[in-house]
Amino acid sequence: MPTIKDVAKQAGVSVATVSRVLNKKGYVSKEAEKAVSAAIKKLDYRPNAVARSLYHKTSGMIGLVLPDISNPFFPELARAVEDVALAYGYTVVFCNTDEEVEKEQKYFEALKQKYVDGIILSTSSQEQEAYHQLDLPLVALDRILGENIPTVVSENRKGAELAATHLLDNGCRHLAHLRGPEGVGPADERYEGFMEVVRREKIPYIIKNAGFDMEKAKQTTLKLIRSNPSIDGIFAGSDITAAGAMHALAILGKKVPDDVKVIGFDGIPLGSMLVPGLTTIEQPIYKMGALAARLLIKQIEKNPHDKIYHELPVKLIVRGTTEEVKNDWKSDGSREH
Amino acid sequence: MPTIKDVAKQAGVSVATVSRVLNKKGYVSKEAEKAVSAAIKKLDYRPNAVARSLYHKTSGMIGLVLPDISNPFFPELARAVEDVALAYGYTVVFCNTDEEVEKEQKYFEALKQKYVDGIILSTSSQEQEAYHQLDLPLVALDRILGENIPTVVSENRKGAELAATHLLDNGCRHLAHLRGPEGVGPADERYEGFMEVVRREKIPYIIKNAGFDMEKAKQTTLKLIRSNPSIDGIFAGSDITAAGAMHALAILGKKVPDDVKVIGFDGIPLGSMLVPGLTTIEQPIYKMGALAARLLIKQIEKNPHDKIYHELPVKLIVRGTTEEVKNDWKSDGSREH
DNA sequence: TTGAAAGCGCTAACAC
DNA sequence: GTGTTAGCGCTTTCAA
Repeated sequence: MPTIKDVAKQAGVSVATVSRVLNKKGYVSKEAEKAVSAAIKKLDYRPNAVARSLYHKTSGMIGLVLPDISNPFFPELARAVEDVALAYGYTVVFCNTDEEVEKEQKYFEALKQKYVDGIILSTSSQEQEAYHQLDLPLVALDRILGENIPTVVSENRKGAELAATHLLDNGCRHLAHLRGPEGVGPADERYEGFMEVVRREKIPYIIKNAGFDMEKAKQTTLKLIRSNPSIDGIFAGSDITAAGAMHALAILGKKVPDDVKVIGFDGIPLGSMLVPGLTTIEQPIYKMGALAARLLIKQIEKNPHDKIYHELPVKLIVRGTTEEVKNDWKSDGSREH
Repeated sequence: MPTIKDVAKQAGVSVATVSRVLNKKGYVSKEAEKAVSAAIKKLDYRPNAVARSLYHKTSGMIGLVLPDISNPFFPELARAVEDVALAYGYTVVFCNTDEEVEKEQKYFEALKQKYVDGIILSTSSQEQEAYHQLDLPLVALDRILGENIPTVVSENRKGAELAATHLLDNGCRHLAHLRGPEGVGPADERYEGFMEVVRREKIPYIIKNAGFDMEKAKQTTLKLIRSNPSIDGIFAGSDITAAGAMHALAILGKKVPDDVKVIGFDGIPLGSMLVPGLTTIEQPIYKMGALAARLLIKQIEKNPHDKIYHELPVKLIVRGTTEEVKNDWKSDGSREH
């Protein structure tokens, strides 16, 4: 690979001049510029990003730290981050932590040593303190890490209220909530939203912990329905656990939505693939990722942004698990409310 | 952040000595070593990865180039790559190309300029030539890029034969194949495997192009079954398109598996979430990713590896879409054959 | 056993 | 307008 020196020699100028035309900075005569451009083209020269990094202490890379890309909520988020990053000329380093402090810490080290320009965090295994100490531009995505860290989340609580209300509106009189892991922000908020509604409406309810895991949700639902056969509406904390519940209901011979209605949360593609289609609270996943990336890049490039807390709207998507869908008038069989 | 100079000063030695203890290379007296270690600890010093890169022309990063992480086949693959990379001290740069040559090219540039040590490629939008020119350690994953590029794929052809045979074994007499995009290696091979069986067995069949897209598969299946109501077995080119087919069948009032049996390909988690569970040909996705990463790292570290073509075994997973599953004797309702 | 110094490729004062 | 040169932080000859 040719270096800036080669280009300078080829063009008959100094490296400084080459650098100037490369960065469009400082005075360069038309002729010099032409000579340099020609040399660059002739040698097929590209500036060495590492050398630039060393000088500028920036790398054009951002870290994306999330629990596990295999969890279907994250691919779309990751994709959004990457799209925006690419558009702004950044590159994404991809870090799965499984919510393990150790891995997270290891990655933070590695990322800092590589001069990443900032980090998007969808995990929260550590104390707020640890993130502040990073001393890097940060954005919290789908998690709340602390007061002064820019944050992108969706309306988890309101979504849960919508979900519970939707079940009631459709005639359910005995609800269950398969809640996500305790201590994980969105799961807790969904739980609270659900509680708000059942308490206000004085509806009998049961809460079961199902994590965000399909198999666990299935087993939990089997037990739940066997011991509480009168349950006629299930609000699952995620679309994955909703799928688990549906499996359990199928095994028990319960018809969905006739005997039991099911609603999920997230709006991942899975929901539309299930038969019947899964009614769910849709988060604007792509938008969340894209916004997080934009906020991070603004921070990196020192364009101050006004708001630091961004809560994006959720939307009830009605499909077959809560309502008989008679005809196929919209291609994916879903409706927005 | 402290630099090696700070450490040297603190320890009362030269930077060369610090470097020696850092890299455990060359002679260092016990005392010097002790002083340096103490200084490192005291200053909480970590070597600057960028400066090292500049000197060594390596970065400890590998590029992972794939079409779209939103496609559910890729998250697990990506996860595997990342796990192995992390274990060997590498970091993964994450690149979605949508199979667009332009994006691919842009990423190649960026990756080279950053001194990435190698690339794992799950796309193939360009001529073989382009990949050779990269002049970087390369591994092709789920694609075949050329003779002398180490490759990890699964038994696509054999899997397709298994799938078609399974349908016939279960009494199907009129098959359809929803094939994946033409020109995409695995899709073509699955098509060929299917053809092999239907020709050999002289079974009536129909081929329809459904891409790897659920909605398209659904529409295609609607038309397909309406004009060919005698079809009683569908081999979808992927689990996603199988889900689309199941939707279409539900709309048409066809019972699965009684009226029509369905089998997919890939073995992504979706299959076990559908009701009934989706019979499929399972690829060892995680293993494929992990092997690809190991092969790449071996190449990078100049440990020659013997075989360059690796075809991993597929496995028929029987679930509810081809066989009435009466009881729930295995927790996910699946069986391996 | 250790240190001085050159150099990895690039940028930006500073001088001319 | 342009070139010389001193770094950015690290590694590694080469001398001592």
